[in-house]
Amino acid sequence: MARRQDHSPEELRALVLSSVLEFLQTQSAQALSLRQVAKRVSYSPGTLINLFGSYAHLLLAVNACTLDQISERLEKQLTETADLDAQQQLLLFAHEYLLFAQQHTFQWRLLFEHRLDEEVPDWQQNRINQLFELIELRLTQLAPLAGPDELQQASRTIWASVHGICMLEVDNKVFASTSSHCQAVNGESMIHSLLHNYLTSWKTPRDANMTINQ
Amino acid sequence: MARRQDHSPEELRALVLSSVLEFLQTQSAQALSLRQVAKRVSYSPGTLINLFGSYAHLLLAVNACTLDQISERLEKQLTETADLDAQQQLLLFAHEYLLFAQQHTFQWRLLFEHRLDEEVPDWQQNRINQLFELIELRLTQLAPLAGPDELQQASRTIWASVHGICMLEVDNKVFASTSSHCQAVNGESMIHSLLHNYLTSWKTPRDANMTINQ
DNA sequence: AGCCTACTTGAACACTGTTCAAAATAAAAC
DNA sequence: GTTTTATTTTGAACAGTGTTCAAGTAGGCT
Repeated sequence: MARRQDHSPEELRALVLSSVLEFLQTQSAQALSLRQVAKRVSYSPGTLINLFGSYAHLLLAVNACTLDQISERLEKQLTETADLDAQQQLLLFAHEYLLFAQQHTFQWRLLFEHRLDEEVPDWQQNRINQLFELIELRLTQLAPLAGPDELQQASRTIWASVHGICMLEVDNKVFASTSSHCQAVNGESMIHSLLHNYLTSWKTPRDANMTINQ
Repeated sequence: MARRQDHSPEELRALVLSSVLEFLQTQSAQALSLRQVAKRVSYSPGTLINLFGSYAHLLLAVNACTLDQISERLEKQLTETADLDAQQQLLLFAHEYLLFAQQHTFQWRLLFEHRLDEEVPDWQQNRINQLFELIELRLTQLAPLAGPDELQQASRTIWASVHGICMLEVDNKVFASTSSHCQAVNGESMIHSLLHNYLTSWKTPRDANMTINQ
């Protein structure tokens, strides 16, 4: 058979990705399969395989899409709140990240649970580094005297913590008692608690004991 | 066929679990399968299914085992450092958790990636709550005037953050640049940074602005 | 028109978890 | 000691998975 005329390769690629994203709005990726995706877009499994390389790479393309969405939302969030001070910006930044995880839970989970045996692609590292730089920029405003090592340490620590809080919020598994018993402790309040307390201590004694805060 | 005489049900159960744990020391759970487990212990897949219910429940039993191991190590850690002050105890507590994640990466990952459609079993919630109480106990020593809501908020925030840091450390995927480029920022230093800065702010102004630190 | 290239497809393969009837043996009854 | 019973193990079968590949179809080119 020759190329079908209903979709060009680029169109098919976009069609597949949007179809998978739509599926992930209501169901977990574990419930999906290559054959199901093929059915949803009315193509054969083989066609999808030599378009993406493998089913694993198809899911990787979905993750690339997700990372783009997150990146876009976070950057947009920062430009919209450019008039606020750095700490409030970081708070809203983390809040936006939590919001995405809550609104696209299965899609967000796939981003972290699906891993290839190979190394991480470069474009993914670049996206991540880009986000870290956004954080470090605000941290510089908060503590102008901080060195590059301190900034990197703080940005990584903060974002790993925020990420952990989002996991706990999205995930009613391991810490299920938290979200069920006490409604007072939710993701939003934890992010607030984390950033307030961490930054309060981190930014203040900048010259007194720099070695401790590194 | 009647019951084989080489293993009683309990012995077979233990044999299966230890065999899976041994496998997870070197390979991911994604590379494992029911049929492979059956081969490793020289039983048929059907036998394992009517012993555990399903392959998913077999993995759940592995996770129960993992949670027990973590719980045991953390509690032992606390009793061995009972003479230290609360903050240093929390630091070593988190460090011990990171150590387990590093030493049993695939086993640790399985605990959080494998989820049944059903709700979380009670015994798992109880184990988790037990660990949270250990944290809250130390936080009480750090800030005797803190209320129960503040303690719960702080313990959840701290542990979610520590967990996130461990994920980032174990996981060379999303934040791969961190562990590759700068060796200075590792899991241990992040845990130190997190606990030092968070607790410094959290414990000090207990009566001045309690509403903020909730 | 004929050729060629590129793409699509369904069949086939090796695997997966799960079910279940049949076989096999330990335990119980005589 | 023999027979019956009951239980447990098993392998075959089933529906599903990702992947490969020869066969076949259609469009563009000469």
